Amino acid sequence: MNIEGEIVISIQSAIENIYGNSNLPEVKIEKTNADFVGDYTFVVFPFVRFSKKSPEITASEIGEELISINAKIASFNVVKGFLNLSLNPSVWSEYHQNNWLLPKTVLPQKESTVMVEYSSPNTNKPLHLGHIRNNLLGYSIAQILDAAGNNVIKANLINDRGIHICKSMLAWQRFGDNETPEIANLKGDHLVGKYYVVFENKLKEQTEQEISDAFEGKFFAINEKNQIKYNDLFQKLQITQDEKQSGKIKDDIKDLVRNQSELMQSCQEMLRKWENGDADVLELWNKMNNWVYAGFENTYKRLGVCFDKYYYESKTYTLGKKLVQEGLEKGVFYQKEDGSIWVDLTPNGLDHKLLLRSDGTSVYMTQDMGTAELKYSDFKINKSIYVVGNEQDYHFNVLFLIMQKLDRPYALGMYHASYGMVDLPSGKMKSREGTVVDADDLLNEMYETAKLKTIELGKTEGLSHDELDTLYHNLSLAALKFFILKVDPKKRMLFNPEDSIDFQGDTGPFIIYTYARIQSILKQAKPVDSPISHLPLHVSEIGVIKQLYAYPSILNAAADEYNPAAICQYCLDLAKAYNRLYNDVVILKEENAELKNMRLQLAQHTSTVLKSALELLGISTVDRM
RNA sequence: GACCUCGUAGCUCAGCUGGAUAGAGCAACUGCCUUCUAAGCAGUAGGUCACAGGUUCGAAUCCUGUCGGGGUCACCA
Repeated sequence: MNIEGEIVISIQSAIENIYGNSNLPEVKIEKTNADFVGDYTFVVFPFVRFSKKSPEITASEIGEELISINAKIASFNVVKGFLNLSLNPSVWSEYHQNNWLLPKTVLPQKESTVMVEYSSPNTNKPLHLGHIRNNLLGYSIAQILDAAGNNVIKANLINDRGIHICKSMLAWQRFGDNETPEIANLKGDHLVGKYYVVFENKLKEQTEQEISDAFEGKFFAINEKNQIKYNDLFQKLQITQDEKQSGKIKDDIKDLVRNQSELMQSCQEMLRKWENGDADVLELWNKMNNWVYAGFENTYKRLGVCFDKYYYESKTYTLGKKLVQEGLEKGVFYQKEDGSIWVDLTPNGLDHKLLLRSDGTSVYMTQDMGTAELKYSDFKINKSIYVVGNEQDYHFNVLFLIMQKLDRPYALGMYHASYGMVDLPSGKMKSREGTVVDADDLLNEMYETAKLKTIELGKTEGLSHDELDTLYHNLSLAALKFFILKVDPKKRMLFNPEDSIDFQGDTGPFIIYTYARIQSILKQAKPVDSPISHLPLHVSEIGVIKQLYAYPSILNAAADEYNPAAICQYCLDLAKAYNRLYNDVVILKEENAELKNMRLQLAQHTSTVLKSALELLGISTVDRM
């Protein structure tokens, strides 16, 4: 039983003892605000109807009773209806002395297997800042769930097929002149990305005239269907007054022109060949994808993320058809005259959703249904977490509902860890406008910044080349990771590449600096185990112990909410508390041996908890900086 | 148009299962290195929690509406 639970029970008994009511609303306590004296606060307003007295008197009466029934509660004060309780300081010193030697905080193991799917890149372009947020969140959520006692499987579902891959392939085939990553001296993912851009540029070049003609009414369709579609769109374009709507129609016309261009037609043809298993196309596809994978692995390694299981869409994209069939037989789906299969989700406040095309091929949803089933049959997972951007909120709502309709045993364990987009000062990142922040570039810049800042401070004497490299690496990643993870995943966030990321204040470097300071002390003296003593504690020592005490419950909450930001906030609170202590008391020069040892224990204790909290964020510490 | 989401200090963000005088960091200003790492500590200044109603003993937090930003409504993924 933790302290909070014990106090809550005491409060319940106190109220029963005094007022004789046993049917009480839930008793809740919270930490006392810094401006008031006390450790925990009980708000009595909801309970005055039992005492039938003023809030002040009620609070005082409960306070008196608490002191007599619970020895851990030393004193209390009442402000309006707030009963502030102060614990006997020995509660804190005992907690610390019982726990300082524990190597790591891990919550009790559960019988629960959780898959966390994250990253899930397309193989036609290198990773960018948006992927970085995804990777950091995914990895951290997996770490947190693991520390909270789950058996965790980290999975990556790679989108390795489709029209976008064919664009890169076609461009390389036509304009690539057999260029390889070695020849170009480029990471494989960047080389493939380069040809994706080449494709888009060529396509633009070749269709520019036709598009502007089409806006003027001149359009020559390659088939009747397109002509009808165009005529319809053009008519609408001429009628509409709304600028936004006309922009939309123009985009549709643009797509129509682009799609019937020679380049796009060839691309479609290539995709058909790929689906039919054409040997040459497959060979090219394999070659270019392998370049990309090598590039991705490199970036993953630098970011410090990894996976236990890879899924590939080329292997899963036809899955799910059986499930659609099953749903049709069960009557939860329906078939239209053209043969396409749909689900009606209007009873759930959603729409009708296509599950299988009229030609019998899969769509995104079909695939995801199949992959969900596959994940379950592979690992018998209890929970399946999808770390995917919030632009897909609707998709996952639908997917989860469908799996429920199919009575899948795992359906209720599916969860979309939805996160917000990363914005630049100029707005959203757009690859077409070249405003994308490349992941590798960003990591390089961060490394250089870390190096620069370190050299400015001039504390690197005696460090070897390798040690410096590790320092810059860990420091730059601490800065980047903390910056990204400290904001609530659900919210969109702003990243300003110009004024880069801070190394001072509420940052990753601040936290690993605190850790390094502690290491510096522990290098000079080691704490020893000792019988529980009741030395008087300094306020800032109590402050640190309270933070240490809070860790397991913070970890639990972070796991429940899939929220690394809660761990970030905790790391800050703990680091701040320790830095304050560092300024307030001496440690190595403390003359009282018992006190000195207790402070060394506290240094050790803080350092262990800080390190294990940072591990949950994927942040590595340094012993010197 | 429908649905979802966000709006807190000049900037970036906490706080949101209702509780006290709304908190950090950055930027600005003031102190603290002959003492364990000043990437630190202490302090000053900065707010109509978008706006308007409502529920409540009590609302940044819950409900409704308005305004503003973003997203989604494909036989794309």
